[in-house]
Amino acid sequence: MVINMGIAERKEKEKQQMRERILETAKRLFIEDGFDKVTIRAIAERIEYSPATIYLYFKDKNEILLALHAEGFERFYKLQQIILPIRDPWKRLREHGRIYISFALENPEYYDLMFIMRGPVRELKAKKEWSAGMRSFEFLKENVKACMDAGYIQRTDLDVAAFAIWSFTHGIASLVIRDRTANFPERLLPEIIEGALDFMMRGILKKNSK
Amino acid sequence: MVINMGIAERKEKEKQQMRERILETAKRLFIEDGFDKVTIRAIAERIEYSPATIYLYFKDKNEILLALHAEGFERFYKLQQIILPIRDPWKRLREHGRIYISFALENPEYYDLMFIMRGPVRELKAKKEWSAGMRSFEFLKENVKACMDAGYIQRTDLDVAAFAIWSFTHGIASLVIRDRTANFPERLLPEIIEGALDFMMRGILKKNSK
Amino acid sequence: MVINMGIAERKEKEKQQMRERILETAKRLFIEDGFDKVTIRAIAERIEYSPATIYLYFKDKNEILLALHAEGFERFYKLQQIILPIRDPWKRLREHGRIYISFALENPEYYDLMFIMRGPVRELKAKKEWSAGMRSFEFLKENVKACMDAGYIQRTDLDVAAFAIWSFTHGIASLVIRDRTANFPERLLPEIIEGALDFMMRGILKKNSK
Amino acid sequence: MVINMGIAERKEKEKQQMRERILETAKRLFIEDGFDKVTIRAIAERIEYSPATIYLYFKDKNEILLALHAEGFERFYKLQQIILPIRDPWKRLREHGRIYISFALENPEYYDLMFIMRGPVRELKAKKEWSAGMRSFEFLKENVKACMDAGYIQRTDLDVAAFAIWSFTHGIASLVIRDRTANFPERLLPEIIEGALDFMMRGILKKNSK
DNA sequence: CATGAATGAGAGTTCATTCAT
DNA sequence: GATGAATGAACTCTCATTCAT
Repeated sequence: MVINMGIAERKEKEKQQMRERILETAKRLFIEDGFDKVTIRAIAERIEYSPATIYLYFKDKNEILLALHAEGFERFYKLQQIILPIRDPWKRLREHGRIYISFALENPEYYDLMFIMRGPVRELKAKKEWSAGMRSFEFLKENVKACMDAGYIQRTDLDVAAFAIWSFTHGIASLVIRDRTANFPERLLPEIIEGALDFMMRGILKKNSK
Repeated sequence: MVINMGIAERKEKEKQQMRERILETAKRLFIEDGFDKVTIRAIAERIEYSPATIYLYFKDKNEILLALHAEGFERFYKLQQIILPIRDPWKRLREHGRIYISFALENPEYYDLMFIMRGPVRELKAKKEWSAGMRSFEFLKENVKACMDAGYIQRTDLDVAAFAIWSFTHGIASLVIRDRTANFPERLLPEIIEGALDFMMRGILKKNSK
Repeated sequence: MVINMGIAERKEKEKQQMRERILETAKRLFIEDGFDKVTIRAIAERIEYSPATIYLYFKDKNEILLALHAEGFERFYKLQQIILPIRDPWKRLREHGRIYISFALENPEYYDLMFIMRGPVRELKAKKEWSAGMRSFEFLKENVKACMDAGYIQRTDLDVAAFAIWSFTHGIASLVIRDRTANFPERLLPEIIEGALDFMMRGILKKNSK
Repeated sequence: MVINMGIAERKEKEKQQMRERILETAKRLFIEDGFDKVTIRAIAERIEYSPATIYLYFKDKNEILLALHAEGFERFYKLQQIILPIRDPWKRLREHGRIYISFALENPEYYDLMFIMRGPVRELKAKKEWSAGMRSFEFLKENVKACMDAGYIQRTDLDVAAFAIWSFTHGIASLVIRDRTANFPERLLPEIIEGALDFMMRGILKKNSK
């Protein structure tokens, strides 16, 4: 019995590993060649398995996308935690903004899937998996609330303020990711982004604070 | 002669109308079912013509997308002009923001094509048609500059400030269009958007102005 | 009545002219861009009429091909007549060979249609229009017979000898036209052809003649 | 292990057989209905598979044509080797001619593809695959040279003489294959061909030899 | 006489998915 | 557990042809 459990566990672990290999590959294709190139065949080819094998680990293509989606949110959430140690709410919020954008730009494929792409999300809403996104939004709200409590931000409806901030960072991220920044020379882009972030955050800061 | 002219004119008009029906249908499919579902066949089916007929009005699928793209920017640019009469730069800028978002939300298909979609833009960049987008950005910069000159906005790098504002409005628009606002009850959305816009604009306003 | 006849005649002439314009255009397309490019649309475009108009002058595309075919044979036959004045049968035959090849190389599109292409011929056989080809073959036979009678060529079955000669010239023509002469540098081709013709004709010549 | 090898081998063999079925079918369509009718769909229909299946065995349509082409030249070359044992150059050359024509008439699909068809050859030339054809031509030249050395054929430029002979046999083959022999009753055709071959070969033979 | 408008048929090709082995 | 083999459904696009005007 114990032995069987051991075997079962190992099997389970192997299964999990295979799933991850598939996801990893899907993600890479996604990054490198764009969404259209994420075909079952292409994934299969890269991991040197047959297309049919993929279906042993995922019900269909959509499930792969969904899993990627979930994984993306997981990473995103974890990454955000690194701001927790920052005591000062205002500094924490600024860092929150920075980290949001850097996640987006360093993981454009995830970000795209999570916040831009159309396809997979439809069914998510039904399946309430959007809750993953919600959790992050709540996290932001807490941060904003702390800033209000500490007098850094003018008291406003919390949802409104958080949505505004989110919109702003998302705006930057999605313009860059979807390549609408041709106006600027590429090499200047980082400092323009940095500057824009500063510009907005400074604005949010309450007039007479500090 | 006059009669012939009349006929020719009518024919021309009918041709134009057909083009627009096609574009309209493409737009609708686009927003309803996503880019992938914008197929020649689907368009043809909806307007109850054969696929081959489409090709009498457009060279190929890409031309349809390009036409939509161009038309979108045209409308967008024209719409923006209505803020010109507003004298006060600050009020003008606020209105600019409002109008930007309302264009996006009222013409989500166009907006998506213009500022979010990936596909068709690639070739556009090469073809300098992105200049249409540039023109609008320049327009925004002028507006921002006027605000700085009038002391409404802290003097900052113009590109940076304009990019920040654009990012913000684009962020709102694209979150809504790509359906990432499930956190909020749909009926509250308009006032949340309005509130967020206010919140940000108030922020941008120079501390000691007014 | 007389007047009507005049009008009818003129109409007929105009109709004929239009047919020829179409044929001419078809031929040109044929030469310039190859068989595949001979589409009704392409023809129509070049003569600046609508595709539908073509059908007022020809029943269908095949009829155009057939007409071209006939025209080709007509020209071919006429061209061959220029050897008639040559008295000496042997010299006449040699010239026959030369003229055959030069027709082929100077009118490759016709030649191809007449002697190589597959498509249009099927129905020709049924319609006995191949008689045009036959007539030319008979002409060759007469020439060969004269050579035999004059002792230039060993007496053999006339059909056999004529077929052999025809095969030879056709072989050269079709290898060149269908581009199987890559072995030879292009500039040498003319003299190789000339040489081959000489080589074969000299061969045919009866051993002890002259 | 042995068993697996057996299975692998069998699979490989089956795969090869399928490829050959496809090629065979393509060939047949080709000769029966002409090049235009060689469509992926038509092939699929005949072998009672779906069009998509074809693509499991060939990258695209062109690859099928290329494979046929290559196979054709391979067979052709091999077939020609059977004249090698013939010692006497003249007899060898005669046999060469006979074998050329019989290859053409027994494998009209291959012959057409190799020496008549227009389409696929274009790209071949670039890819040097025409070298296969060249090899055969060189083989002929050797044969002709031997005949000259042995005094059977008047000394002439080797290229010229070989080209002449090739043209002749090709002429016969292509007239027959492309169905321009309606002048003759079908049943007499074989002996006419045989006769023509004799007629020409006898001609080539040097006057005072033997 | 001429044609604008339309289309059915059909081409090559790709993909997610299934299923017997 | 893995897969080779197969396919239905789709895609974009082209062409010869028709017909009402």
